[in-house]
Amino acid sequence: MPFAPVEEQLAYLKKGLAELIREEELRERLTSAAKENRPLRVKAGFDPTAPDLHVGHTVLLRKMKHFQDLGHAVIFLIGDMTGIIGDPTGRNLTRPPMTRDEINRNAQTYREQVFKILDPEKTEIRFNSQWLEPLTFENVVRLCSKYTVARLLERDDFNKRFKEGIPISVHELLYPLAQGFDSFALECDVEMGGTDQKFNLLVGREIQKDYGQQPQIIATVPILEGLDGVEKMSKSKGNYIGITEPPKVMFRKVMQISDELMYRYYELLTDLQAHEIARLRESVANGLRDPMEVKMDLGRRVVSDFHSAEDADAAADAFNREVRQGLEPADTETVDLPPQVCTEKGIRADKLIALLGLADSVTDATRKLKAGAVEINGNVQKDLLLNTARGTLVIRVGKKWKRVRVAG
RNA sequence: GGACAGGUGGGUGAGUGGUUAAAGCCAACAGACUGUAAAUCUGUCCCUCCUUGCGAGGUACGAAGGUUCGAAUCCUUCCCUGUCCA
Repeated sequence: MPFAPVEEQLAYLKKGLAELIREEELRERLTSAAKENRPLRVKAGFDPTAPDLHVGHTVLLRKMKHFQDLGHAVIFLIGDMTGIIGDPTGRNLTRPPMTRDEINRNAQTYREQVFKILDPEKTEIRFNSQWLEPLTFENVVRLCSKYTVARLLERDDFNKRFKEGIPISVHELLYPLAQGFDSFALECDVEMGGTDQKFNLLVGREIQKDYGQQPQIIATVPILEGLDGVEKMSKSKGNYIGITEPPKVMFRKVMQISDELMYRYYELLTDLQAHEIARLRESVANGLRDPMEVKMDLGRRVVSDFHSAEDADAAADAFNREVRQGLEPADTETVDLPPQVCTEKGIRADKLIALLGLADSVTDATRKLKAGAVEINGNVQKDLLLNTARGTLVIRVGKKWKRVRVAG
């Protein structure tokens, strides 16, 4: 298939990138690719331990898709070997090695998730254990000899930890080297990642050069802030929107972000052009548009991307009902009254709430009752004992609802 | 191998023998306010039990022992981390 003109491709690819190292090289590479009629090999690596993708990951996936749109080959690399090192960004030093089964399971989950965005026909899924596992100790030593400790310590994470006296284990230093070796093994033309990956990506260039390959071009995408608008989106921080989450949950999470943050989400999670987003911002500032409506539109777009337009509408309706009007959700779960909460004096509301999962523990349930956070059939329930129980109890604790069938 | 400094609740970080289940801050959860949020204010924030009380009991300050009427706080050993010296 013939490629689009180089400048056109370049413009398409550059949009929304945080950084491109180096543009001139990409231009040359695109030119020679067109001449040889071969697609560029574009890699991005993913951690095998976290197969639950969130919308933050999709910023990268969207960009990978753009390469596919232009006819290039995208390699979705699962770092099953580097995964045993763990991401040096955190403090967790070692992770237990994963079994082949777990890795395969996670890989399958990845497939289900990433193909919501990527084109399966144009995506190669690879595992880096394929070439890292057969390396002998000698190979590893040789690989290590190509880089110096001082240069590894230039990396921001390491540098900071080193200065602050937070432990760095030796194997963590191997992470960037291994990742660089991946680029060599896969003969990558381009490697993509978040801006926080810049260091690792650059190491790849050096390694490739040392092994006699043309250094890869590096394209980084901005890191999406989490729901709090401060920290980067991550599952462990709990400030994420998972791409497999139900429409309602997704929608609600979008509505939860600050008005300011929503423009950032528009920028990174939708195909809206920069000038369109600027216009939105302006009309909100002028009072022409209601910020909530604008945010609800964003919610619909996000839900539509991972579910469907119908799901998006339903989620918006549910939001109006449940959050704005505070009504009971249509899909409240109904359960039978657990017998162990019944006493001669009545039903123990505290135990019931804990058992239903509406509170973390019985103690927590007691606190919530006393705080007036519990509503049963529309009335605030402060007493631990519930004596008038008949029919169905509609219980609300904060945002959580549950219906309980009482026998007899 | 040696010297020194450390390891506290989800995160930070106080606390050096007794009103310390452990300050403050952050996060989280609830309530108020908001026709989304944010912001703000208030309360809560280890578990179990009931007679729901400023109740009773059980766990908890790297691990295991010990001293003591009483230990996160003192002692011993061990584990882990950092700094400096080799």
